[in-house]
Amino acid sequence: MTSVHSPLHFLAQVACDTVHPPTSPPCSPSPPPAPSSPADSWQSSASSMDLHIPCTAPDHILQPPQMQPLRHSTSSNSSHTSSDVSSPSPTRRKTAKRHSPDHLSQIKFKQQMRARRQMLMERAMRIKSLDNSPVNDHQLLVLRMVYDQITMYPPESWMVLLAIVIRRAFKQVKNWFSNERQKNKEGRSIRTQTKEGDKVRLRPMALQQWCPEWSDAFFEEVIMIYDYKVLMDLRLVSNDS
DNA sequence: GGCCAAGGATAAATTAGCTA
DNA sequence: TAGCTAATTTATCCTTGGCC
Repeated sequence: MTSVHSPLHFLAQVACDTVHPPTSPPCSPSPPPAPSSPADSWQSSASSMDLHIPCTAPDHILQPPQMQPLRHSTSSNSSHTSSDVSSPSPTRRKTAKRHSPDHLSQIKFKQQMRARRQMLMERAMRIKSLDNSPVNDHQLLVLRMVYDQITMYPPESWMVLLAIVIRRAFKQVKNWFSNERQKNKEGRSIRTQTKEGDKVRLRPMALQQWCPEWSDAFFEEVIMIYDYKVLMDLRLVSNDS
């Protein structure tokens, strides 16, 4: 099952260059950027690949988040709200520390990330696919590439992205990885952290050869480009036969 | 800092559905 | 009917947060 993913190193480099513009060293750790627009990055990646990619992303491709003020979440790890940064309450103003611009931008980045992930999760949850429906060739190739070459343990945010890109229910994507780990435990993983601070276990190849610091944006670039390539390959195969 | 409970993540086992 | 895959259930381990 390696025939189709051999060019992934190239694909990852394209994505890496997109996420980390050439002005800075590719994939080198840098201050957290504002989440890039997936639609924009789709176009920039496409132009780098010299492929006939439509100027506008397909409608299932992720849209930039609408930055609404966050509501107080019930989740324990989302204690910050937009009001924490921009307009501290009068009672807190006395004790509020003066944050450095870097710190403020990091807080803002985390807020945007949470809002974006929430939006993506809602989007993924709207995907309906038949219960017990087997993965099709296209979905299987993308899932297997991620499993074999990136990670056996994708964090929730990555599974959400995968679900949206391959148009399969989030729960089914989650189940697929669970079942795949039962069937195929080969290969080792390296524990690391994403740019967003998530603890992940990545394939050594993904970490050492492609990009030393993965992020949601980088993962999204990789699977979108690979997804497109798989679609093109499958279309060629069907035309030949 | 140590203890403990709660919740999450994961593996293992199991069931259900489909197909040759 | 056997084999495969998707989905569910259960048990275990680990992390996190609260309390002292």
